[in-house]
Amino acid sequence: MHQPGLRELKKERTRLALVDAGLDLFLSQGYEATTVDQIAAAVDVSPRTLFRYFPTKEDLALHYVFASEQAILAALAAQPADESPFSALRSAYRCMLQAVEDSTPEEIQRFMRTRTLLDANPTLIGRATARTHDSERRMAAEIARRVGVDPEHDFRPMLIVGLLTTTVRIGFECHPGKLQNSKDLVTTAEAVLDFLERSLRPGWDDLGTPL
Amino acid sequence: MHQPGLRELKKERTRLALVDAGLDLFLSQGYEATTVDQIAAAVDVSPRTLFRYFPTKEDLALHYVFASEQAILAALAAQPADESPFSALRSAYRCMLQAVEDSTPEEIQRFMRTRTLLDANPTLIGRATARTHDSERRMAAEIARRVGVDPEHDFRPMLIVGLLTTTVRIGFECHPGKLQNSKDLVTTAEAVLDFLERSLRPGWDDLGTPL
DNA sequence: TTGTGATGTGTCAGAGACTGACATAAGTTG
DNA sequence: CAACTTATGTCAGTCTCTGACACATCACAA
Repeated sequence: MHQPGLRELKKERTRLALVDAGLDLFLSQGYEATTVDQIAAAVDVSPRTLFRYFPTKEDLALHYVFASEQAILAALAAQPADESPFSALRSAYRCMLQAVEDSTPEEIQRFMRTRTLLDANPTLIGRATARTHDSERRMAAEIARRVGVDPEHDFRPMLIVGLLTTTVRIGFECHPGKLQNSKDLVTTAEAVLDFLERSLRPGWDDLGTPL
Repeated sequence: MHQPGLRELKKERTRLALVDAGLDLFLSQGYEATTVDQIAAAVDVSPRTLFRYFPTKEDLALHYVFASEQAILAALAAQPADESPFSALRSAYRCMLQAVEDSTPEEIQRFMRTRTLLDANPTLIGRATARTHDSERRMAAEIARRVGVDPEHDFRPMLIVGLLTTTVRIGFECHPGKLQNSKDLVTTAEAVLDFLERSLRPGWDDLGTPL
C-alpha cells in the first residue's frame, strides 16, 4: 500500500479547508459573488495553488457531488452479478446514501451544505448534471459489461442509467417541505424512485433480446 | 402587429451571420480554440456587439438548440387537452422535428451542423442539457396545468418531462452509424422513444390519483 | 424634408476565471 | 546530510464578459 505521509495529510487538509471556505462564502455571499481570490485568501493560499487543487471554481463547489458519483460507481461494481440493471443501480444509490449517513457529522454537514447551495443556485444544478454525463457513461459501460452488450451500438444501458439518474436528480430537487437533515433527502428520493419503479413494466430492463 | 422594419431585418441578418460564422469556426478549429473576437471579426462586428446579440459564447453555439426547445414548448401548448401527458409531449417533439424538416435547406443545415458540433464536443452537450433545465420546468408547468396538479408539490409532471427529454437526448447522442441527414436523427430518436414507451405500464402517466 | 427621440454600435477600461513558466520552499529517500 | 521529488508562490498574460460613454443609424412626426 501507500503510507499517508505528512505531505498527503497536509494536502488533504488544504483541500478540505478550501471546500469549507468555499461553501461558507458561497452560502453567505452567493456563488457568483464570491471570487476564487477570496476563497484562497480565506485559507491563506495563493489563487494559483487553489487551481492546482481544483481545475475550476465549479469543481470546488461541486466536490461532494462528484465524490458521491464516484461512490455510486464503486458501489455499482460491487453489486452481485445476477441483479438486473435497474435494481443494481438502485442498490448502488442506496449504498451511496447509506455511506453518507454513516460518515462523520462534518462530512454529512458538507454534503447537506452542498445541497443547500444547489437549491439556491439552479444554474449550478445544471452545471452539476452536465459534469455527471461522464459518470453516466461509465455506469452505462458497467451495465453493458454485466449483461454483455456493446455500449457503443446499444442505447439501452445508457437509457437505463439516464432514466435512473434523472429520477434521482428530480427527487433531490423537489422537497415538499423544507429539508434540513439528510433523512428527508433520502425519503423523497426513495418516493420518486418508487414511482418510477411502479411505472415500469416488470422485466423492462432485461436486455436478453439483442435490441 | 409589428412591421419588420429595416432595423430588425439588419439585426436578424447579423444574428444569423454570427451563428454561421461561429459554427464555421467551431467546426474547423474546435469550440474552445475559437475566440469570440474571431467570430466578431468574421462578421465585421465589434466583440462588444456580439455580446449584445448573445449573452455568452455558449448561447451563440447552442442557438438552434434553444430555438428547438422554444418550438417544443409552443407545440406542447397547442396539443389537444385530452391527450395524456406523455403522448402530448411526444407529439410536441414530433412537431418540432417536422418543423425542422419543413424549413429551408439553410436552416436544416444549421440544425445539423449544431448537432455535429455537439457530437464533437461532449462538454457542450452537458452545457446544453444544463440550460434545458429551464425549458423542462416550463414544460412541467404546462403538464401540471393540463392535469390540474400543483407543480411545486407534485414531482410527477417534472418526472414525466425529465424522462422524455432524457430519452430524446440519448437518442440524439447515439447514432449506430454516421448520420448526415436529418432523417437518421429522427429515426433513432423515434426508436429510443419507442423503447421507452414499451417499457412503461399503460396509464403510468395518468395523474388522476393525487399522489 | 427635417428635426427629434429611440435604438444599435464602437471604443475603452476593467473584473474575474484560468494557464504557462520559472524560482523557491518543503517533504522524501538513501 | 545530500540529492531528488513535489508542492507552492509570483508574475505575466489570455479569454470571456460587463459597464459607461460617445457616436452613428433608424423611426417617426411635424
